[in-house]
Amino acid sequence: MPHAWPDDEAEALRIQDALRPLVDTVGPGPRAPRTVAGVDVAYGADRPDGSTPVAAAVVVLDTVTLRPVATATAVGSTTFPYRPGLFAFRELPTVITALRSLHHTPDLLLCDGQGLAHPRRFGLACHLGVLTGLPTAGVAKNAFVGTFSGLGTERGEWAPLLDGTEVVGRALRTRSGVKPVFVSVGHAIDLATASRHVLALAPGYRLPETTRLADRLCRQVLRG
DNA sequence: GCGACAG
DNA sequence: ATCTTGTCGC
Repeated sequence: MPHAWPDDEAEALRIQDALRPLVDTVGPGPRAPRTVAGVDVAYGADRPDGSTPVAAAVVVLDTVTLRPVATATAVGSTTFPYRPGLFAFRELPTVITALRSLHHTPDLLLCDGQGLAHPRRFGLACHLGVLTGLPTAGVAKNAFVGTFSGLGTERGEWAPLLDGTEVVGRALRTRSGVKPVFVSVGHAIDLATASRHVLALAPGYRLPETTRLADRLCRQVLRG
């Protein structure tokens, strides 16, 4: 029942409304995860029939060595169009397929996109968390909702992402002098803990190693 | 009404 | 997301 994929926008909105109450925004989640997985999707050129080729990748990293210990991929196609706010319905079906073939359960899942920093507080990371039951967090390259101010320039500094008076996430500086990433809770973890893990996973580049490796892998799969 | 809008 | 090499700057 919960694993239904919508055919239209109205149905997608109803599914988000039904699943949103299932999100655990308290956590606290894994304090010292042994493994963290990155999830990403790549798209090919639209086909004549209107569908789009999709490749999903999951890369599990050892948090100490930051080296991959397991990977999983899946290929498929989407007919659901890209709509800000309904992003998950375009990506998750293929992601779920990839996760089913992953014979390793990571302590945390990091998604490319938002969690609670979403107009209806149910971004991609929340959706994936509810469907899998695993702790998840969103790491986005751009803010979707919310604003921040007074963010310091040094690595490790952060500012709350506010939507009105509500804290929906954090702008986190992973590299000094470089645009921050936007972290938000997905499921079964708290914001501070998620942010701490994201920073630790991004010792050298703006994006955490999890998403960098997942990004590289899904693009590679899309070709081969 | 107009523009903005995760990937 | 994707189309895409070299290049300007610290």
